[in-house]
Amino acid sequence: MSEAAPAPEPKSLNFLEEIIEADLQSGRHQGRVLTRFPPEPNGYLHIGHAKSICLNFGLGRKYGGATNLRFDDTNPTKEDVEYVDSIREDVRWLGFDWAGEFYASDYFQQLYDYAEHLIRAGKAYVDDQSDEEIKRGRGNFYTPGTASPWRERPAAESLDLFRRMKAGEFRDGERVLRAKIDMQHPNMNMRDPLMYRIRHAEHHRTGDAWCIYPMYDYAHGCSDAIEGITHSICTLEFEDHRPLYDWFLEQDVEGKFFRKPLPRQYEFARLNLTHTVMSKRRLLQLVQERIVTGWDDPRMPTICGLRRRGYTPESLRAFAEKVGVAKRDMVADVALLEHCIREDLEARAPRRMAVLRPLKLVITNLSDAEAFEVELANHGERPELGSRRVPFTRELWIDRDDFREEAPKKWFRLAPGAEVRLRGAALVTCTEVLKDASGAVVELRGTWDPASKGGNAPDGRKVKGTIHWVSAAHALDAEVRLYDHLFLAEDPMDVPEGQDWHQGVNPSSLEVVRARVEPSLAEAQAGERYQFERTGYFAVDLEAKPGVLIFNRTAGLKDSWSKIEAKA
RNA sequence: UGGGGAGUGGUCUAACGGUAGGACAACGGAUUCUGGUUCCGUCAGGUGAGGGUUCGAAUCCUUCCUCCCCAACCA
Repeated sequence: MSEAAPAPEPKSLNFLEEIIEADLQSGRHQGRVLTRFPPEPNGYLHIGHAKSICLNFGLGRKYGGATNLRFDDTNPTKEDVEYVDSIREDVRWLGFDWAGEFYASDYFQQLYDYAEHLIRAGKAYVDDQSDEEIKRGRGNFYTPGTASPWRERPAAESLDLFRRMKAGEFRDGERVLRAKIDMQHPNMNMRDPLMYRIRHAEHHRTGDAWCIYPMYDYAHGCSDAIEGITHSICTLEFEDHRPLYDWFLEQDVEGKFFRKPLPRQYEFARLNLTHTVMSKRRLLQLVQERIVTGWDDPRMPTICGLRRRGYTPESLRAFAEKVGVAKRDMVADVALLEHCIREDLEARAPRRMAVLRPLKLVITNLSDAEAFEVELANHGERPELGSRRVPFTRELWIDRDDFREEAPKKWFRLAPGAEVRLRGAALVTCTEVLKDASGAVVELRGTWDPASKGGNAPDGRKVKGTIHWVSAAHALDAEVRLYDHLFLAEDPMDVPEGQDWHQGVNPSSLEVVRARVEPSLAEAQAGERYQFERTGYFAVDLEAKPGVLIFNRTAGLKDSWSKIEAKA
């Protein structure tokens, strides 16, 4: 033991880690930790799922255990293989590997067998009531439920009926299998919940092998137990399903179906993000109503949307780590997410120059013959990332945002008579402003100081402003998609009386500009990420192809000038 | 009129009876050929409220308040 080493930071544990460590201490699961990520394959994963994925896989990894990917496919009418493929891809992209890939449907036979066992034990019965009657019989929060007339029917009769349900003798909705628990239970979930319903529907994996399908509450806990899951982690809304989760497993009194110790369910607060919606239903509406272009629209909080936007798996994992895990309802600030991607890309994204809103600047005292190339580092602080050569010529594009006809206070950029540095190239003074008939600025003229070639003034004069530029003759056209929050309000659901959340959509959540970018970007490949100096981080969109450059703004750089100006 | 949860700075999150800490945001300042980055600094008079126990309470007890979830043959 080295006593010289400083005491290791006692990294605090979240409540789940505390539970697991306590279980490890007590040897409850013989030192095993097995978690699972259990998506229903009925939609695309979003950043809330990413939190759950990082949590479950993170815990498995941290404690030397593992994590299963289990598709909760108990409802054939809503699920599809299309989704299982995308879910697999997203989990893998996030950087996780699952120990086993399972499906609740893998256990249909075992689930069925256990159901028969429960019927024989008098713990379940076939109910012939309609869904309306069942609903009525369940009572409500304030009044206890009443027993179904079929509740006390002999086990043999239920068994026969259940088998005939399985055999396909009845129509959808004609009968159900119910757990016999307690119709007066204060927890509605315990008032004889449904275990099976009839659905003559094609299942994406089992085809037409089954026409009865188990309900979530029955299937989920049993699946956990079958796989030997130790810690079954879900979100808060399942908290009052826990007694039912336990009930189903505890009915296996002789331990013939599940190995002990049984898994336990724990609940944490789901992720919410400011300026966006997260529910599958609302996300689907955004897609269907064409408010966004699809599930992978870069404005969507879906994993595929964030990926297309340019987010890295590392940044999403860092985000999940930073928001933490607890039991109080939470809304994370999207600024934290943006911080995470900036932090990641600041370190790794090669730098480039791109003029988003081009304005011509002609250097009147630079002849074509005097044009030159400058060598620019791909990353100021990381020389190992190399450099590239950029042509500097008489006619340049600069950003309109970098010119002001009337310079406000503290304005370091271009203005009539002002001198700025063109990054890495030269010092230039604006000498003339050309306008069209309407008075709009259409071109700038200026002169350069040949002694400043490379960007530094030989006399040591200070030039505070540095702007980016692109040689007009060499510039490449690019479509640049400037994304912003999808919703203006922090909480899109907090709308004034008489309005609905659709009206809160940010009308400028997407602005498309025709940009001019430096020639080194010619071969940019879909998925690559760059920092466009002074503007932001951009990723090449998946629709880009040779000769067609499309960039998505992942996140803007922090902009302290806009703050200075806002205050003035 | 039921049941289940939760309340710590603008936002997340720690503190497990012993000086309320961190991150993000915000705000100053230094450095800078990105108004970026980096660095340094400021920012809670107190943990929903009241009462109690204790030498000492965010942590224990108690009363109250507020918020969230639950009455699909969805998950």
